[in-house]
Amino acid sequence: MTSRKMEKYELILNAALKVIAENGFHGSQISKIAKEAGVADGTIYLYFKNKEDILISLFQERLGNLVAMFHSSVKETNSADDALRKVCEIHFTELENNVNLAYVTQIELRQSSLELRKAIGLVVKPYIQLIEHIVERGMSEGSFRQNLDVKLTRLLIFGAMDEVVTSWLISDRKYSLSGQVDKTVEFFLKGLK
Amino acid sequence: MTSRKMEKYELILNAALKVIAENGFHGSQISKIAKEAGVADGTIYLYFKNKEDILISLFQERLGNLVAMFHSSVKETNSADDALRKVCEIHFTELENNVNLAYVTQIELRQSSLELRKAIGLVVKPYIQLIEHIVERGMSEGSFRQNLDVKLTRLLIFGAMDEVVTSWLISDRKYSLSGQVDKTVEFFLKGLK
Amino acid sequence: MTSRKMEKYELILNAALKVIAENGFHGSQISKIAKEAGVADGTIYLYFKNKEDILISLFQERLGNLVAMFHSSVKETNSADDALRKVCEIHFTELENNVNLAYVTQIELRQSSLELRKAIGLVVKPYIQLIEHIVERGMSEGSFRQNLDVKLTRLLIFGAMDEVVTSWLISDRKYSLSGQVDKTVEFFLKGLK
Amino acid sequence: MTSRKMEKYELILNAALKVIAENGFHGSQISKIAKEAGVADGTIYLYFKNKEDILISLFQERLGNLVAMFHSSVKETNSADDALRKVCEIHFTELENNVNLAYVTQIELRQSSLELRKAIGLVVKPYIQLIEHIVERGMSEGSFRQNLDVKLTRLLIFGAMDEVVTSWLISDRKYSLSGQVDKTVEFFLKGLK
DNA sequence: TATGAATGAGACTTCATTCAT
DNA sequence: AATGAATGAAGTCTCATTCAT
Repeated sequence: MTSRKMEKYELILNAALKVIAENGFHGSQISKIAKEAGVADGTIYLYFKNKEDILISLFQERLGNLVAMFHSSVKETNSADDALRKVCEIHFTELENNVNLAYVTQIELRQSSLELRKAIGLVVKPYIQLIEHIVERGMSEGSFRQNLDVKLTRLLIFGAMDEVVTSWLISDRKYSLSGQVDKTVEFFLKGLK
Repeated sequence: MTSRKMEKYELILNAALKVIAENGFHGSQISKIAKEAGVADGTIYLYFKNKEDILISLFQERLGNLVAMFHSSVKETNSADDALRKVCEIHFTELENNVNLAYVTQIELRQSSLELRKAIGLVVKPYIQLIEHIVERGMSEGSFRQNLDVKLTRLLIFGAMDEVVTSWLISDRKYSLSGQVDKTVEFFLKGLK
Repeated sequence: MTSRKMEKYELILNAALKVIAENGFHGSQISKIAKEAGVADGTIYLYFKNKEDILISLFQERLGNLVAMFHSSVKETNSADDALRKVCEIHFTELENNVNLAYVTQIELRQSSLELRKAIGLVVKPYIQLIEHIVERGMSEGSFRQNLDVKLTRLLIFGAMDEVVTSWLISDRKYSLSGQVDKTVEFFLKGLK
Repeated sequence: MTSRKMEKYELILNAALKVIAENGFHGSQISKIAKEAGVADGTIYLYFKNKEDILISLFQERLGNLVAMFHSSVKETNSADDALRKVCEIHFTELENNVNLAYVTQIELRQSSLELRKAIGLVVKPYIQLIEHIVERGMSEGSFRQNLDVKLTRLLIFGAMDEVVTSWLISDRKYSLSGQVDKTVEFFLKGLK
C-alpha cells in the first residue's frame, strides 16, 4: 500500500473505532463509518473487502500493536514473576488509556459473527501463547510449581484478566483498572507457586 | 401458568436451545424454532413477548436452575475450600453434560443485543455473588488470606472458569472439561492463601 | 333470535362501541371487544359473522334507530321548513348526546374497508332519501324554489350537516353542536327559496 | 433536491397515486408501488421516510397545488360571489379532470391512520380558511348577510361540496361533476344572502 | 352455548454491497 | 481513486378466525 492509501486506511479504522464505541456494534452502519471518516460509502470498499473486514482489521491493527508491545516488554524482564506482572500491567494500563478500544474489543465486537470471532481468536492466540511461555519460563526457572498444566493455566490467567477488564467497563469505570494490577498479580503468583 | 401451558413453554425453550445450538444465533429464525417445537409461528408469541424474551427466558430457566443447584450444594460443604471446589465441579460438570446449553450460553448468546446482555447479567450476578460469599467465608474461617479484595477476587475466579469452558467448546471438546476441575481449584486455592 | 341471544348481541355491540371510541378503529381488536363484553373471543363469532359484521351491525342498529326517529318526527311536521328544521335538530342533538356513537360513526368507521363503507352507505341512504323527500315536499308545497335539483340538493344539505358534526368532534366539542341548528337551517332555507 | 432527485420523487408519487387508485388503500403494498415506479423497494425509502410519508406527500403535493390554484384564482375575482363561484368551479373541475386524485383523496386516504389524517387536515385547513375569507369578504362588501357565522358557514360550504364530489365518485361518475357548479353555487349564494 | 389456545398469512423496512459515472 | 444512488433479500410480529373441548 502506498502511504496515501495507508492514510485513508487508518482514517477509516479510526472512524470505525469511534463510531462503534459511540453507537454500539448494531448501531454502526457502513454509512455512519463513512460519514465519520469523511469518505463515500463506496470508498470503504476500496480499502476493505466487506464490513467484517473492517472489524477484523481493527482488531488486528490495534490489538496486534498491543501484542507486539507485550513481547518487547516481556523480553526485558528478569524473571517470570516480573514478566507476568509486566503483562498484567500493560494489559490493564493500555486498555484503561484506550477506553474506546477496550469497549469495542471487550463488549461490542463480541456480539459478532462466528467468522469474525474466529479472526479475533487468531489475534488473541499469540497473546495467550505469550502467557503460556511465561508459565513455562517460570517452571523452568523453578519459581513456579512443576505440576502446572500450562495449557490450562494460560486460560485461567487470561480469562481472569479479561473478566476484570470487562467488569470494569460495565461498572462505568468507577474505579482504577490499573489499580487492580498488584492484587491480580499476587493472586496469580500465589496460584502458580 | 397451568401445567398444560408450562408444557408448551418448555417445548419452545427446548426447541430454541436446539435450534440455536445447531444454527447459531443469527441463523435461528422464529419460524425455525416454531417448526422444531411443532407449533405455529404465532404460538410462540402466546408464551413469549418477542424473540429476545425467548433467549432471556432460556438463560433464566436453564442457568437459574444451575445457580439454585450451586446454592444448595454449597450449603452442604464444610469449608470454603470445599465450597469452591464444589462450585467449580458443578460449573464444569453441568456444562459438560449440557453441551447445547454451554454452547448457546458461552458462544451464541454473547453476540446479542445490549438488552439481552443486561438480562444475562442479572442471571449471572447471583452466581458471582455466590463466589464472593465463598471468598468471604474463607477469609472469616481463616483459611484464605486476609488481604483479599473480594470484589476483584470473585471476578478472577469467575473469569478464569468462564474462559476454560469457552476454550473447551472452541477446541471442539477434545478433552474432558470436568477433568480440569482439580488443577483449576488448586490454582484458585493457592492464589487465595 | 331469542331474548337471551339478543342480550348478548347487544352486549357485544355496546362493548364494540365503547372499545372503538376509546381505542380507535385500528386499536380495536376482537379480543379487546370480547374482554369488554365479558365473553370469550370465540363467542363473538356465534353472534357475528366476522369483525366487519360487528361494525356494520353497530351502524345499522344505532343509526337505524336514528333514521326511524327522523321518520316519525318528520311525519308530525306541518311544513317542509319545519321538517328540515326537525331533521337538523335531531341530527345534531342526538349525536351531541351520544358522543361515542358520533365519534365512532363520523371518525373511526370511515377508515374501514370498501365493503364496510358500502354497508354504511346502505344505512345512510334512507336518511339521504328522507332529506330528498323533504325537498320535494317543499317544492310541491310551493315554499321551496321550483328549479331545485333534488338529487344534488339532498347531498348539499347532508354534506353540510355531516361536516359540521365532524368538525365539532375534531375541535374536541368546545362548543354546543345543537347550538348550530338555527344558523344551519337558516342557511339551508334561504338556499332553498 | 436536485432535478434528478425530483424526477424519481415525482415518479414514485405518480406510481403511488395510480396503484392506490387501482388497488385501494389496503391493497397498495410498497412493493407494488415500487414495481409500478420501476424502482427497487428500497429506493422508495431514499425519497420517503416510510409508507405514510408517501401518502402525506401525495396529499401535500397534489392538493397543495390545488390550494395554490384556488388562491391565485380568487385574487382575480371582482366580488365574493365571483370568488365563491370560482372556488366551486375549480374544486369540481380539477377533481373531475383528475379522477385518480379525487378517488384517492376522497375515498382511499380517508381510511388511514390518525397520523395521516392529521397531516391531511393541515393541507385542507388553508382551503377551508380560504372559504372563510370569501365569506368575510362578502359580508364586508355588503353582498352577504351580516348575521352569518363565518366559522359555521365555511364548514357548510366545504362539507356540501365535499359530499357532492364523494357521491359523484361513488355513483361511478355517471354524470358531470362540473355540471353541478351552477346549481351548487346558486344554493350557496341564496343561503348567504 | 361457550371457551380460548392455536393458527399462519402477510408486509414494512434496513443496510451491506455494487457499479455507472 | 472516488462517489453515492440504487439495489433487493430477509425476518419479526399481529390478529382475525377456527375448532376441539
